[in-house]
Amino acid sequence: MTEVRQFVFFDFEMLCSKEGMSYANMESIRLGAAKYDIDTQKITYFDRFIKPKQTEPLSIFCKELTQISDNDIASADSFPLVLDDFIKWIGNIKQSRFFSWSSNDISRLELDAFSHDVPRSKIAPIKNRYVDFQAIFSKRVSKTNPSVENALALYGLQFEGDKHNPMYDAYNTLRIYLAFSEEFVKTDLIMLNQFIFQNQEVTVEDDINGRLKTLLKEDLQHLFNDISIISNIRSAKKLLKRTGKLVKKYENILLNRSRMFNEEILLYVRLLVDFYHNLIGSYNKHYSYGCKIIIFHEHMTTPLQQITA
DNA sequence: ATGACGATTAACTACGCAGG
DNA sequence: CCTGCGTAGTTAATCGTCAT
Repeated sequence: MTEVRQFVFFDFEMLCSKEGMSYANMESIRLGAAKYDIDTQKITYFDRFIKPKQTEPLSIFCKELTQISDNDIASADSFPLVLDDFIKWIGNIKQSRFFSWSSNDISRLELDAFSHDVPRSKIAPIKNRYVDFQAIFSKRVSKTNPSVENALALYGLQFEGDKHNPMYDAYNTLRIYLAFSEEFVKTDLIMLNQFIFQNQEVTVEDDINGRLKTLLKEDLQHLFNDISIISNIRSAKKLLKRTGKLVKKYENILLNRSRMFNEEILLYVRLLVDFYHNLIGSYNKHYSYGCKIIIFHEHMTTPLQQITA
């Protein structure tokens, strides 16, 4: 495994219209990117218009949204040329990680490469090192998919540069990434407020571990309320679903990025996750045997139930 | 075996929020 | 403006049970 030395954030602007357009026809018209060197922390930029196959003038809607003119793309290079320049600009692909905000952009890259007969091997190295950072961010921090602007706002940051300019979109996505991966306490606080505390915002000054413990106890109590050691397979499935939701709610605590969670809370969440996995195993076993009744072993339930006691 | 009844599932709808 | 995706709430179809 080669070492990762740089992060490449990229974004496409594409054809679009007020009347709507099938995704296949939304050819890319501009590619922007921001490259972050991990060692030097230096950022370099890429911004190129792309001439689409389709020669119709841009829709008013598209011009207003992207601030791109017919002339910009008429005088631009075609997709394969821009892609080549992009790859040249990237430099060492094997030492790069690629990110975009939503999976839209990687699909676009693949689709346009395909329609221009660019060999799969050319974009494969990018795809293999690519992650949808919006998906990561919503799983680990914000719960729902926010816009770039709203994700920045969670960290108290503002969008810099022009919106719908893909170079700036990419740059601002990078800024989210840097905040996400450097500001551990903020990241965990946002996560707590998004996933767990919802309307009653929490700050570092609060007794977070104490409040977590209370909430976790409540949730577990609720979970076990109508569950007995022996129950039918249906209510077991319900339990499975509800437990899964609880796991999603609390699992990011285990990352303990900020180190703000104490051993007790970490243990509780670990027990919850363990219970969930045991539950899945037990459920599948019973289900495959065609059992109508499921019996939970004590070693499965007692550790968690002791918390609520 | 049949039909009534409640429970459970799926399918559909509506909404909000992303993307261009 | 449109599409896409995920969630939540509703409805409709299906299933299981039980009494007849």
